[in-house]
Amino acid sequence: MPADTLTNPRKTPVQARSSATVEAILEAAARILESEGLEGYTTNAIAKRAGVSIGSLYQYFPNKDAVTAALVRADTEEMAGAMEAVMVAYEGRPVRDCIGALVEVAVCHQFDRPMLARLIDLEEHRLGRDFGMEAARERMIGVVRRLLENSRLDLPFDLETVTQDLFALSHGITDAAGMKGETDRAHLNARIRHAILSYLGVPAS
Amino acid sequence: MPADTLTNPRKTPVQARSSATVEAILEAAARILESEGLEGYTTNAIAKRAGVSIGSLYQYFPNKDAVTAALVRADTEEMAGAMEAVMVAYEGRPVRDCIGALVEVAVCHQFDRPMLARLIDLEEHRLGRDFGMEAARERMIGVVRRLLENSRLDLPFDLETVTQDLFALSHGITDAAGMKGETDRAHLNARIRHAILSYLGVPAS
DNA sequence: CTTAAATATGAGCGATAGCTCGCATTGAAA
DNA sequence: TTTCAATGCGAGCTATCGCTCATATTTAAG
Repeated sequence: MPADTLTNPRKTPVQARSSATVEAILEAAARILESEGLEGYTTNAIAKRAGVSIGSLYQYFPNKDAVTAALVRADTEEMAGAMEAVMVAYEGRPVRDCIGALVEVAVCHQFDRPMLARLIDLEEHRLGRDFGMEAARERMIGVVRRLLENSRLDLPFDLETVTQDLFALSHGITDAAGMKGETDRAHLNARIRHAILSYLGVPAS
Repeated sequence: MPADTLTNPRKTPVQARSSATVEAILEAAARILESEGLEGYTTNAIAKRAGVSIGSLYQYFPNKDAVTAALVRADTEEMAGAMEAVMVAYEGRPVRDCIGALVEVAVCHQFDRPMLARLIDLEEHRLGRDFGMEAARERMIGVVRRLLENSRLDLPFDLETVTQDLFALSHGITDAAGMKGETDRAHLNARIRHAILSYLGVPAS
């Protein structure tokens, strides 16, 4: 039995329609997690919502966890990409602004689909991080770490810890707000920006 | 059929041994969530680990969710009680110290059993909050709200929002630290205290 | 057109989950 | 001691889940 059952798909799509199938499966998986939670998250349900037969699902994913792992990877990579794009767009601008933009991206990613974000996070830990996940996560965290490194700020704790805490606290606040059903995204942005900037000791503008 | 299947136990314990049974069931449920996660969290497994038959379990809980709900209630009540005790012990002392003590209690509660805390939180949302849960939660949040009210601090947002954010950010940081396997509780305390105090704008001592 | 690989299908198998129910045991009131 | 409610028991029912496999359809190469 191969070691990583989560990365070796049974078959790799070569034609266009099969790539579409895989796409549809991941999209359906996300939508079910968001709307039904873990209860309704079954392979049969995923296949049905994707408009695909259960057999097709198992041609591209060796098991249910592999679907989830692929979903986690895709989600993290999307996030990492968005954050890297922000840093390119904000090249040379003050830390305050960069952080504001990053927070907006992060909130946007998590706030509209709180249940999905929460369950993805849960599953990520349950599965353990495979190479793809780890790499995407490192890309994402690396963005903030580099920002802090170049900022010449006097950090209250070591760089690695601070980076992790900033992710964790904004994740926590967004999660609570999302699950509580808040709708004012701008207000949420402001609060997280405040939490982060004050943690970092960046003086108010 | 009664409306709240989560609060009406099939039978209420009247003898001593049945109370012990209920206790054992809740304790076993917590231990399984902590060590096995949702995968191993089955009513049969709970009964087995509690040293009780499956039939006994269903004499006191109408269904699986009722067990989980009772566990959530007990957990929140324990937390609320601990925080109230802290505030009694710290009567009249400066806000800094009160917050430090509250953080210690909160971290202590969540840090050693990160998986349990995380899953309890998840289930709490899935079940919706029944009366018992809501009351316990209000007790817990009320402690911090009153502390902030009496502190005469100039809060960056309205009282309710700030209270919620403080819980959320410390929850997020503790969760991340716990799941990552950190062991230095004092360091974690320091970081959360820092995050909270700077969010509140309390000057460094 | 022929042909073989790629892709799609879904009935259904084995395993296991939540939960029931008939019966055994225990405890306390009389 | 008798008696009955309270408590405890666990084999097993039903439903559903993850997943397989035999078969059908589509696509692209020659």
